[in-house]
Amino acid sequence: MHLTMDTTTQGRKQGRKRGSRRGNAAPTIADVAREARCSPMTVSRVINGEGNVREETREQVLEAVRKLNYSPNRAARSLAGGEQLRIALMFDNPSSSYLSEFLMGALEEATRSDIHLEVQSCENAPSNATLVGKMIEGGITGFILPPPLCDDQGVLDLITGAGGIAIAVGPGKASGSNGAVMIDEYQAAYDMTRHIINLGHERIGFIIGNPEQVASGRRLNGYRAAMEDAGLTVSDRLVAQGQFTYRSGMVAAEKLLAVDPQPTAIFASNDDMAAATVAVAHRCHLDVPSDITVCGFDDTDMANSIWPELTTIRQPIREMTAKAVKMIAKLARTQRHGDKPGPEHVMFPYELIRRSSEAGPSLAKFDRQVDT
Amino acid sequence: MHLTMDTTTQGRKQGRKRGSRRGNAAPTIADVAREARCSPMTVSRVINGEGNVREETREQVLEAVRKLNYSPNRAARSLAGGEQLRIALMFDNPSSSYLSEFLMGALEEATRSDIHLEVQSCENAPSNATLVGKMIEGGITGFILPPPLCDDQGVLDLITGAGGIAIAVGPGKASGSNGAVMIDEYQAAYDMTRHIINLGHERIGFIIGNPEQVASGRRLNGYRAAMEDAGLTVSDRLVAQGQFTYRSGMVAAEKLLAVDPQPTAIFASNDDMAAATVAVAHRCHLDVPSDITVCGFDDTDMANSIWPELTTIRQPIREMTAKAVKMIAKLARTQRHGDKPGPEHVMFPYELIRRSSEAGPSLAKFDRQVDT
DNA sequence: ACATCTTGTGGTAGCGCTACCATGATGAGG
DNA sequence: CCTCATCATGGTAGCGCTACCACAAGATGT
Repeated sequence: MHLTMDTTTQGRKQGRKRGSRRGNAAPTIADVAREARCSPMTVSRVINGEGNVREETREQVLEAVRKLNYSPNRAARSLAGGEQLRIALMFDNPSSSYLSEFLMGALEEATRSDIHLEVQSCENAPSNATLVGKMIEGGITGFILPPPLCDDQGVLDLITGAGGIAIAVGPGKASGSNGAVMIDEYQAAYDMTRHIINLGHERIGFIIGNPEQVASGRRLNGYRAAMEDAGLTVSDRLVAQGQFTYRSGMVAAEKLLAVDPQPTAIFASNDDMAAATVAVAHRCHLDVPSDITVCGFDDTDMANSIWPELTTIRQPIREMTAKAVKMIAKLARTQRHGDKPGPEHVMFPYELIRRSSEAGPSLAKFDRQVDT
Repeated sequence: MHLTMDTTTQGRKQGRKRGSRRGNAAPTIADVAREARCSPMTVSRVINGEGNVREETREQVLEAVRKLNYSPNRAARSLAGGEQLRIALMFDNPSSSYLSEFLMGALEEATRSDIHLEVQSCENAPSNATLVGKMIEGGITGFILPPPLCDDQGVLDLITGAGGIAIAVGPGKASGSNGAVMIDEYQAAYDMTRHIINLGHERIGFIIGNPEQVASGRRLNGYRAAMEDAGLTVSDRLVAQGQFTYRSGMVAAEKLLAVDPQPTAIFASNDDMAAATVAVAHRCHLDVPSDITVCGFDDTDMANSIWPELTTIRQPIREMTAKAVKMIAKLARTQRHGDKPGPEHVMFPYELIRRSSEAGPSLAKFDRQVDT
């Protein structure tokens, strides 16, 4: 015993060696406590937004935090706090341009909050049910689901049913049981259609997305409504079914361009199909945009890597994903404290990006139209 | 003194409260030590690959680790180890399909090793020098540089000069001063050219990539060598300059297709330019692949999202990036121990992916050739 | 022969934080 | 006036790991 105590004392005297390696030792919770004239515990409470702290004290602590530019050490926090928050990003068929934005957003927020991110592909899983079950057992707290998984109510229910937290990113429609971050697909499609109409077009073709994704229907409805509001009739022949793939876009575009009189603009439900439409138009010796305007949706990489670059709708995917991570973190914390708040649905702003695939209808077209 | 000991004992008795929340308490280093009949310290040494451990002891520890399925707690590690390893991914003009693979690889490895990843764009920085300087001051230990940054010897020297660790991913040529993970660009281009020759083609056009990237030259050389080795002459008219962009690929393809006799195959230095070539060919009413074979390089998203899907060269970007992260982690550790090992260069295998943009030269083409 | 390295190992403190109790101080109820 | 809750705060012990020494045992130098 005596021996033990002696060495202890020795250790105390040495101490503080590693911290001094860096010139600017990062402030710790103790530094803040000293500055705010209270105990580290109180600081911890303030930082973690717990109750039972006098308003005055809270102010002092926050003041000290600001002054010292303190930020909590994540490693220490998760070490002391028991388990680490783990979030899985589940993919079904990742479009890589979507994915990279998605990952950037998640990554940024996750590293900021010291959350362990896991990337999980569903592609070769026997069934989503067993996969999700195993993951929750394995300690995953939250799931982030991009399209098309975000529309799969079965998966969503599975997760929440098993005690997990699910956030859908970009679903067509918000579900009541889980959180979601999304844009107003209907309104975005409406705006794009309206934009094309404003350019002077009247025969505007539309290529529908994969019918299994809820967003496809909403985009179609937006197009329909804008056309009708402008007093333009929506001929069935001007609406072609696609699947969100390039290939399906080619087929749909061929169908639309065979219609007589030809549409002077085509609005595809995503960029891949819009790119395919451009390719088909070119093969028919139609110039884009002088002969035909082509617009897309999503603003993926495809939109500005082809030529002409596509006018399209941009979603703030990065911000949306970051928000999703934040939401899970918050929910997990409140859940751990016993509360059970309802799901949050956050709507993000979209943006109509004008590029070089759009123009007013050409005179030549008008002439041809008159001829017919 | 006695008091201290008493409370300690009390603490011990209570202990293990949080751990028990999860049914399967994760094994700690102490558990392993007990199993291996040695001290936690020795276990730590074995796990971190330090020297001064008897071979026999090491075996025992590893055995125990395996048996208990132990994996070190990252939070504890970084808390105890002083500073956290921080790695920056620097981008200049990220092609998103490349990026997503890149991020996935880095992310996986980083979360596995509890490394803090930071994504840093150079696009709107005043100068790379000041940016890098600030980042190293800010505590970034390692930098991962994808193309085109990986070829910028200035940036590389800047980082190593300031005491940082730089790993180039996919540079054209390995630099002596820093680590690199790469594929054999020359050999890959050689193989692809050889592959096209084996299909029966003789007039094979080539589109060069951005001349500022070293890889462009190596790919060109691979093409040249394969042509010459096959006894085919490389006409200057069959080689067009591109910039790695879709747009530049269109211009180059137009130039190549104007050559008489027309090439029966075009090998573009990346997929974007290959996609552009397909588009131009279609506009000229050439079918791909029956009239003309088009091959790309990189196997980005573009390669299999257009139609026909491109035959291309696939780099294991994900594995390469993961390796880069590992290399930095290892270097940082040895550096911290005072050693200064030389830079490591790892060559990864590439793969020639055959898709539907390739075929033997058509008879029609042969006829036309005979006519001339 | 003894001083001085080297090697393999163990002991302990403490990284920065939070969970859990203990403690005063206040107010409510008997 | 004395309980007994309720609040605001402090004290302390770890979370799991590594840095740093201590130390025994053998190898080496003079």
